[in-house]
Amino acid sequence: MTKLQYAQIIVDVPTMQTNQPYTYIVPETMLDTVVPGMRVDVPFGHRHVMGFVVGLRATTDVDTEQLRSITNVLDMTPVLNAELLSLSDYIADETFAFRISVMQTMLPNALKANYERILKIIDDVNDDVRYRIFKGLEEITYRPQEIDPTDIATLTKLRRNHKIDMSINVLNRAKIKTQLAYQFTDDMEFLENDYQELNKAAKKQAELLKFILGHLGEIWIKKELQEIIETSDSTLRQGVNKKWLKKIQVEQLRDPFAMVNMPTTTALQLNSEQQDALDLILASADAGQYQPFLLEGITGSGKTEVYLQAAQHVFDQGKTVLFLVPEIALTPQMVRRVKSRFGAQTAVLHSGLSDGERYDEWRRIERGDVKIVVGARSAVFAPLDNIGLIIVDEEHETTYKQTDNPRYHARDVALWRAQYYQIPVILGSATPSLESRARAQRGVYELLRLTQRAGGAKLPTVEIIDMKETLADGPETNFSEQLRIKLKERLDRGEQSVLMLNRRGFSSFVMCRDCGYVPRDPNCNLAMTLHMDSHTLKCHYCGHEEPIPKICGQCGSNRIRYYGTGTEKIETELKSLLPEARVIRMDQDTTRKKGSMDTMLQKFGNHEADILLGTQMIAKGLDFPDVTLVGVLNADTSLGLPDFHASERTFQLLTQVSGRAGRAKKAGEVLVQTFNPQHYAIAYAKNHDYEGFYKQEMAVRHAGNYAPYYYTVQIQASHTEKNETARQMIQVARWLRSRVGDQVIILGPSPKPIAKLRNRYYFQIILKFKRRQELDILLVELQNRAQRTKNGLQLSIDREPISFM
DNA sequence: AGCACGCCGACT
DNA sequence: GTCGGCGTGCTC
Repeated sequence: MTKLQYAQIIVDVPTMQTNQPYTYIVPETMLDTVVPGMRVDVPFGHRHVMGFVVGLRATTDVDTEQLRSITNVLDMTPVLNAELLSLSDYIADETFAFRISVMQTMLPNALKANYERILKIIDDVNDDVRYRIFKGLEEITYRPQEIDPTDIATLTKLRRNHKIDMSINVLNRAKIKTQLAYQFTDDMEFLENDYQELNKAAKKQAELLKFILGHLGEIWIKKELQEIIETSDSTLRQGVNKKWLKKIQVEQLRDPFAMVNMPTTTALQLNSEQQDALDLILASADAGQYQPFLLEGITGSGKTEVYLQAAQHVFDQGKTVLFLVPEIALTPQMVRRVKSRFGAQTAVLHSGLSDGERYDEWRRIERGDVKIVVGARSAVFAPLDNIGLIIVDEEHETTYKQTDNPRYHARDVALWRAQYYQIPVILGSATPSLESRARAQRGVYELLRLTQRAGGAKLPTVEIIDMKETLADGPETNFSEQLRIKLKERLDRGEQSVLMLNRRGFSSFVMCRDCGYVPRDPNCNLAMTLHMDSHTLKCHYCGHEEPIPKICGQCGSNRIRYYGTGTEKIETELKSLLPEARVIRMDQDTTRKKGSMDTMLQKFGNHEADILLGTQMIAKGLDFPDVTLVGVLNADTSLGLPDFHASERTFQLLTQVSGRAGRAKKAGEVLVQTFNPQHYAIAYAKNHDYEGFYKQEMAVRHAGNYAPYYYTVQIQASHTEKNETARQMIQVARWLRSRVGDQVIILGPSPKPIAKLRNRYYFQIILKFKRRQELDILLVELQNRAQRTKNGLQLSIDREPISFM
């Protein structure tokens, strides 16, 4: 057989020009060890970098003169298996990202390379350099942050004159924690022989020997061994000398979940809807088919139980499960349920893990010690093989989309992996994304609906309060009379309330306080964003700009103004309205500290407060039986999002937060304060009518040429000079227009609302189109051109952006 | 990314 | 003359 002596390697240099495999010679000594998916240390130019082996070849087209050899192998086993390597390729293409960045993203931080720079004196240098900078040593590690800038200049000069040399070492950060253990020999004859000859006085040694005879060839951790047979260190040393056993280091896992004895639970009885859904999922699992299911179930309909029983079935087939949740911190109850059902075979990947702990969990998964992985977005790359089922809970959540490079969507990655393994995927939600629901309509996904609440609990009644009326005859307030009365009622009855201040889309816009009118731009019919710097309203899609109106375009009122309030202000107002109420305020400020959110929720759960006031972070997953009132202070802000998702986000938020009321026996009530009581997103939310909302919203999207009827791509660029950004983006738009037909809608360029950030000016172009392929080719070309022409423009492309701000 | 190469203005 | 500014291009 011809030896595969050439390795294709992706190097750790994230640029467009190096975004391709380089060929290296695999040295004779490594021929048996180097495997695709391993990290290696390779010379690249005048330094050393880390790289990933992505393939092995017997021949190469590259001029053999140019070829260099792999210096070092950094892993014993591949860190990326064939599946994940191929997935990295797909994601790189899909997100216009560098392959190396994707591979880094897929792995725990501990596997990122660290580079160590070594400075070495190779010729005469003066005493100041030799003794002060090099401290009398021949070589030192170079840490630019710790060295005076003038010294850096000196060193640079010395280097240029070849007085000193700098080399770069690739360091492997992944440190495996080990502990001392002993491996017993399995040579029974030898041991028995020694036993006979043992001095009668050596009681301890005899005891040890007997134990070893009972456990031939086994590995025992020193601490555990000493707990069972009380041997001293010196007895063990004797044993090692006599070759009965030998010292070894075994891997020790840092266990962040030394589990506080979790009660185990068993499967619950399913109702007929749940059973039907489960049966269909299991049928496709048994058939070994790729099949996405959209599980559309109202809040409290028992989606989780369906997930858990489907998972159990897959375990019984000897396969593993990947379970994605929007955010671990916001779904503690869900995680607890999984853990209490599946115990120690669960791995939970959450943001609170240190790099070391995350790496340990990653290895536990990779070694196959884990059957189910629960985690947020990045957990979609869990190194499970033999996956039998993937669950994406709350599939509509935008946290599944990464907002920086690589801008992957965990839901799409989940679908890709499911296709690879030919298995079912469950996308669960009470309010599916329009995109997913539409796919179910077209039969791409199979739609499963759960319409009844478990235990026969009733959905809460939702009442819409028209804030225009509240404000018509009183001072400006954030609390309608109805809400004040209901809050007082709960207080008197000793029940709890949740108040949500909707900060989604808090970016400023203007709204008429008399009729609820929000100025929209004439081209896109989207809410325009307020720019205080230029005193204008702008549309972020097409760049349309107009002065801030003095009077309302709809009713002529002069009470049209900036809209928005903070939680602190609300808290103050609440305290003056209900001085006796104990209030917990939860927002970005008060939950920034790790664990503070847990503490607050615990306090609320223990009835140490009457009212929980928070931003939309309180809308998810919380389940408090004594909460009988949910108040939404301002439903409108998310309607004012400068984004075609505005109605969808509003409907989802209202539905989700309503689900917080009346989770148990007590009936729940929801009050929604709004200036737009007639808006369909609010009206359908009131009636808990997802399907109704879906139909109307689809019509709106169709009329406006938006997703899911059209693909959307955002091209974002920045430059240090404002005019230069604008000028170049106009060129980009012109270039695109010249290359595509008129079926492609090109909007912009328009300045971003936060036009200046870190001394750069941002502009964006939005593309809407129906045929992906031709656009993809253009977009790749655009990115290449942007990189090649060194003009200071930084350009990035975002497919299906979740925000246009 | 990092670094060399190379072409221009201002200095020991 | 040469030192050093940074525009351009390459790394298997």
